[in-house]
Amino acid sequence: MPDLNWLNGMEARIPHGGVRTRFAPSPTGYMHVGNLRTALYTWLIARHNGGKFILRIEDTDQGRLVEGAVDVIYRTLAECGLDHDEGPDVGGPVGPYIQTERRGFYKEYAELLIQRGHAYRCFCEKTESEEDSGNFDRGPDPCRTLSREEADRRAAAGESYVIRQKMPREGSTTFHDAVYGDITVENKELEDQILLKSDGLPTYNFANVIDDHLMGITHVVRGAEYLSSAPKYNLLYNAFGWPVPTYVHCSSVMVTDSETGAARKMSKRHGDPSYEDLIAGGYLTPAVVNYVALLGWSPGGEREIYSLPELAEIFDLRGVSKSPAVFDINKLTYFNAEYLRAMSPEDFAETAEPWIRQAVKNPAIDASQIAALLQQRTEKLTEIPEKVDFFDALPDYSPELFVHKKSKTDIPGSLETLRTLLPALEAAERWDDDTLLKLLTELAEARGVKSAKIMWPLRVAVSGRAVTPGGAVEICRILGKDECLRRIKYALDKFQV
RNA sequence: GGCCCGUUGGUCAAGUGGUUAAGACACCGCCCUUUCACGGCGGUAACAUGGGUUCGAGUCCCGUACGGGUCACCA
Repeated sequence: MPDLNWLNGMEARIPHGGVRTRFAPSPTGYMHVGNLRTALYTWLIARHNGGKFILRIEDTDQGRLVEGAVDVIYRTLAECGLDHDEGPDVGGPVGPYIQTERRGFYKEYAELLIQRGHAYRCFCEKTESEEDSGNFDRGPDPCRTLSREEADRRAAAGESYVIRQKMPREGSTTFHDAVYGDITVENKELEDQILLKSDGLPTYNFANVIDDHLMGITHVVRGAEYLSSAPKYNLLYNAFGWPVPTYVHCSSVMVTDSETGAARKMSKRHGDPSYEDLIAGGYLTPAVVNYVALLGWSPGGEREIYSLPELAEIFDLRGVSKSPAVFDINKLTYFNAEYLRAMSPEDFAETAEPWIRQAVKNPAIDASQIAALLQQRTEKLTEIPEKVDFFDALPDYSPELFVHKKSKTDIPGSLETLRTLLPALEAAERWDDDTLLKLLTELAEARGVKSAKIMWPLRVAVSGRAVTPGGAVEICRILGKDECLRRIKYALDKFQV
């Protein structure tokens, strides 16, 4: 029998007054973009209202525990700046914050529900055929005909059982959602869902109601997949006589299937990107956060770039979209490029250096100088190594690279240019941009040609590439005089007819 | 299949009965230019559909189609 003193004690702990939201992931070891967005919106609601953001771990499925999964959650939230005020690691007034550590609580409340006639013990086992077919006609539940005394007797005898919620068979239930508005469902559509499993742990459907109430959660933010269960939660709140929190259901984040071209929900199984995948893929955390915020939510104006504090300032539930949004890696890439370009040169250099060093091992080459060339031309950090590897070693290249229509260059002409260039460069006393540019433009003037006709062959000779970050002058400067001359001589030796 | 939700360009989206239906990404073109970028300018492209209501409908109502969700001792 439920212990009234204990129940009252639990009620007494519940904070009242301010906004309290919670992110309640199950530890699967994977935070995909949809999860991240839910966490973000939840955090934004709390921060916008000066409220508390709580982390709760929903680990009631013993069969799906993943080693280290909670760490992924902590790390992702922390990196994204979604700090929590209460949680397993920092504690708080309504703990514990891990559901398996609260297992006794749920039992108590389930018993209370039985006592009030809103739930019942169920001893029936599913048959194998039922499990196989997956859809069987529920019909009137035989357990419901069990007398309470009989059920108590079998429970006392140690028979394993589950506790089910007793749904009304008539009438309808209406709930309100901040995004979707009022939704009404016929009660006869509602199943007598399991509240407490035979292992003594609650199902999500029960635990979320108990914990959200006991933790004083004011805004319940979750994915739209829970929309169809919401009437059952309302019935539960009502059965306990508890106030119903504000529901905020968020539509799914979709992704275009690379094979079928159709939109489908993001999933781990299909290898859709998790937060960590995106970071490993060369994306910046604030860019990801900014992009994800706008996936299914609009602040209304034309502006798109917002920092996390700015988002907290302006976040408004009214801008949350009802329809599923398709994750567009192209647009994320654009956001990333914007963030990269907006960095200070020093910050960018620091960020880019490890990526540059993946390709450029030569310590004589100054990575920060390369970074300066890269900043306006980089969309993702991952594309850096392939852009700068020529600084480390001249790649094999075809003399065809010397042919460029716009610069009006061809192979013999380019080699001729390099031949004249060589002694002029050898004679250079200084090796900086101004000197080099002056030298090259004067040479072009002396020969009566456009500077491009000089620049193109030189850049190809020192880089072995048709496309490079920066032009001939910058590349020569970074490479240094000796290496430049060496590469020019190499071109002359190799392609001389 | 039942129930619930949704539907503005390829994508994200503004729009709350009267607009030439914003803006962004992507794409295309031009300019700038020492290649490529950056930047600037311009362009292609949308209210799923049929009925209502209304002087007037992307905006309100109904049907249809399409899409999504859900129907577990998973969350």
